[in-house]
Amino acid sequence: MPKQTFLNLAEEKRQRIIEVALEEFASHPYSKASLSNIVARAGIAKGSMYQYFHDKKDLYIYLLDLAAKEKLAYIQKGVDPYANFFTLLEQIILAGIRFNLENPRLGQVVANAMEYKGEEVLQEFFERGKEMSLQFFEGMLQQARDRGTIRKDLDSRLLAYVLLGILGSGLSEYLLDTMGISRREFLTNTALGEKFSEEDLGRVTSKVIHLLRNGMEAKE
Amino acid sequence: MPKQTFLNLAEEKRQRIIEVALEEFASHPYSKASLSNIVARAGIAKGSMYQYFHDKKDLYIYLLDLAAKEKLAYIQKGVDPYANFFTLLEQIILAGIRFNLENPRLGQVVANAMEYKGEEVLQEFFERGKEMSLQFFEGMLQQARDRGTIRKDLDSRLLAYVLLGILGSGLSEYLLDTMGISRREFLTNTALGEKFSEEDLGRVTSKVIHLLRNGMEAKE
DNA sequence: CGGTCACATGACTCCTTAGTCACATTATAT
DNA sequence: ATATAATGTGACTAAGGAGTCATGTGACCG
Repeated sequence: MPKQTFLNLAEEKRQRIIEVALEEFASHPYSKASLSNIVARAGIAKGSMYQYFHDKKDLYIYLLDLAAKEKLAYIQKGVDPYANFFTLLEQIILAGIRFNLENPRLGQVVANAMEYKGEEVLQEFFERGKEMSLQFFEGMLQQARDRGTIRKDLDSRLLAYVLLGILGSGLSEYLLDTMGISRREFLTNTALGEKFSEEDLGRVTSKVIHLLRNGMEAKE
Repeated sequence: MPKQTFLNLAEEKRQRIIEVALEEFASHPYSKASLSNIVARAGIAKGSMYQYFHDKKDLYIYLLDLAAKEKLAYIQKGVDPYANFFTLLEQIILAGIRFNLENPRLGQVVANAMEYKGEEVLQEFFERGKEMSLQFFEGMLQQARDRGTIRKDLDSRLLAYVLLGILGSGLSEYLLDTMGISRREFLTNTALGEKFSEEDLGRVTSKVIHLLRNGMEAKE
């Protein structure tokens, strides 16, 4: 939790700090992200940072929490929770990648948290977040199974892992790849996400849904 | 490339260094992995390490290369390259997770390399490796498409990303999860992989194949 | 025995990091 | 105007990192 001081800050300043810090954590692994670097780029003193946050971990968790909440809100906004399973899943996937393209830093911070191994300080925290995502998908899958939308013999936990893997960053990576954009460019040049049209995203999403729905096998 | 000195080393000593270094790199992100730590645990002097390798990156790349080659060889050994697509894929998946369970450190080092973002020094190297894996799957997929095993309308590049995501570490994570083993335990206690029977692995693999083949949708 | 070469060593340099603290500045309230 | 509280500051500490180097050890060869 950030200290009260940070919350009292002028909107503009607070936002600047968040921006700069996000950029740092999006483009470096936690242990390599540098507070000295952040304060320099944000134009504030090192000591000030410690008036705002207890320590590096506190700052990071604040940002991660922020990013996760924004992404979640974004997805919920673009989704009809009463739609049938595949429609819902399609909307989730579409909103997920759109969010990542519109908010490269936020998206990257969340994606990193899902994948980073070996950051001992944060292990516990990451696991909680991952478990929450898994359970979300599991719930969705079980409901769809009860309703007969998907096959009964599917292992919903395993599927949740698969979905999370695809959603996590696989898809966004694929998209950047098709456009020949490196992640490095993507994080520094925020406007690059606009290269993707809504049709691009829709097409990719529907391919994924089609795959998940029908599988790969050619049926004669 | 390691220096000649390293290759001249007594087998036993060389192996010990490799073991210790692998453990360090498997359980810490590259930037946090510590040479001082490695040499201390391997019982050699810091200076000696620099008689063996040019620098940290050199050591890491040597290990990653080793791990990747071993995994590849392991998979090739357990696979019939003339089998049909789904059989081949099943064998690859099975061998892949078996390798990860039998060689936790090696498997983890490879998996980390696939996912780590923001390690600027290694970006280029990682991308080469990832691209190779993608192309391997793409080739496989295109061949299957030509033979009519899988549908023509599938995007093989996209599918390659999906497969890589599943293979990469998703499945091994799922397996550890089902047994309630944390990655941390798994990396320190090498024998833990034996908890999984060949049947466990076979069952999970066939579930994945079934999913990829037929999709999730309930067909009446 | 002496000399040469390969390998071993750990104290050392230099750098960067997270985090601190005594002090300066500004805002608020009386 | 004065007092009190809230913010801001950057030089500083301590710890740890990668990488170096002068010196030591031992093996082999003549």
